Amino acid sequence: MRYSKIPNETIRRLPIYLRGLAMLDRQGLKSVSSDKLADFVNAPPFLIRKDFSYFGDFGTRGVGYDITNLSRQIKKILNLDPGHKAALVGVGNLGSAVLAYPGFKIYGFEIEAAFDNDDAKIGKKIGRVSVEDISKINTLVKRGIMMAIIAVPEEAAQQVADSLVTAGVKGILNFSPKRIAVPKKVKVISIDIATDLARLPYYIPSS
Amino acid sequence: MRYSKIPNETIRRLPIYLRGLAMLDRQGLKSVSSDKLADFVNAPPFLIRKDFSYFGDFGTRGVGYDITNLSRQIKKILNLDPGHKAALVGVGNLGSAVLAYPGFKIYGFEIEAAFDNDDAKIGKKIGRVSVEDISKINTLVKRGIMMAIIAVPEEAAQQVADSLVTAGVKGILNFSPKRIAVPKKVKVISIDIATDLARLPYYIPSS
DNA sequence: TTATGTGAACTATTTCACAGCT
DNA sequence: AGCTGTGAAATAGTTCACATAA
Repeated sequence: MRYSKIPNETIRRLPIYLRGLAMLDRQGLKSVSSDKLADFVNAPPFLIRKDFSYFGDFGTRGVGYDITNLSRQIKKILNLDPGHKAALVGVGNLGSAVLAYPGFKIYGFEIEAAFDNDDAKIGKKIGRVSVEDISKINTLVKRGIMMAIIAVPEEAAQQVADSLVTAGVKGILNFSPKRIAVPKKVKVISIDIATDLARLPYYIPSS
Repeated sequence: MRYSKIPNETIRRLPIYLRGLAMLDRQGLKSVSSDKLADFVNAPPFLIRKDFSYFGDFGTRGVGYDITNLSRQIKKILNLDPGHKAALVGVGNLGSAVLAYPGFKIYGFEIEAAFDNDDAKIGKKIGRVSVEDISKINTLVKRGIMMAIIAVPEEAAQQVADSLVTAGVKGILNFSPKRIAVPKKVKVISIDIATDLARLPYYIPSS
């Protein structure tokens, strides 16, 4: 670590780089230049190089970056230990989509538990996990699960967040459009598909 | 428009402000101060004021912002005409979640069409829309639909994007983890839930 | 009083250009 | 020759403090 401060934007891009590297790896490549990687991640080459330079010298001048090594380094930076576990709360359409989402694999984590409050869903097996009653959330940390995904209706989001915090969860990915309040030590990342769609018309000429 | 250049970040926040205003409106309030609104949107009061100031004087000193008027102004800025229409491509779990998502309403658009390539789904009515064969995408612009949401598997994303561009769609919200290539005049906003989840461990101490 | 609107200072991030390895 | 790594310059975005208006 050669710089004291790493931009948040750099951290935001690292998973995207990792995804690009996974694609290149699947194509059988061993190493890649920042120019080539740029085509896959929508960031200019010098930004890619700068981003990596915050953490060390990962490349070889005249050659590029070794894909396997670079991937490993990024995973280490992001704290993506193999077998990182996450839980899902809310097994509706969105939750089911999350459970079925193939994109998590390359980041080395698995959704290990799913919760819902609907008796019709509890006990059902979806993919590898069985849906548990939402009251079982307090067993999470005991099971080594520190992250959770909230995919419940807006009205229930805060209550679920409270349960997760009480259970000791340290990070939350929130899909509900409601801002949820948590203690500062808990990190929340929110995604609201509607707010993203809502700025699209701004960029569309006239209409 | 008093400033020549409006920050992209400001545009990104406008839909969030709109959402906060909708909540306050539901609570029956008529006007709101930047301090109060700040509690709802996770942005500091002075940033809220600065953001609005790029577009005009929307508030009243000593009083605050009229909720109805401010909402209307933001919608105008974002080009959210009432009855803005969007199409959905891919009616799997994720697509179904999008169709059922209640959060679009406040932005004044509706999902007016849905497409899939699965015969078992085509013809089915989900909510207000009937699923159409994906080959019907070329009718979109004729029907006044300029925006589309891609919720298909990664492998199909680029092909769907090509069809949408050919059909004349001007904005795309892309849920697949694949970067899609489109002409510059078409705006793409991408959401990959895995990349967001992947940076959560970075912010979680030790573990 | 109260709360907006904003220039100026500050901080963060991106871009450039090129020195330095392999 | 090719491609990384990085200071320095440029740009973008945030924060502050306060003049200004209701």
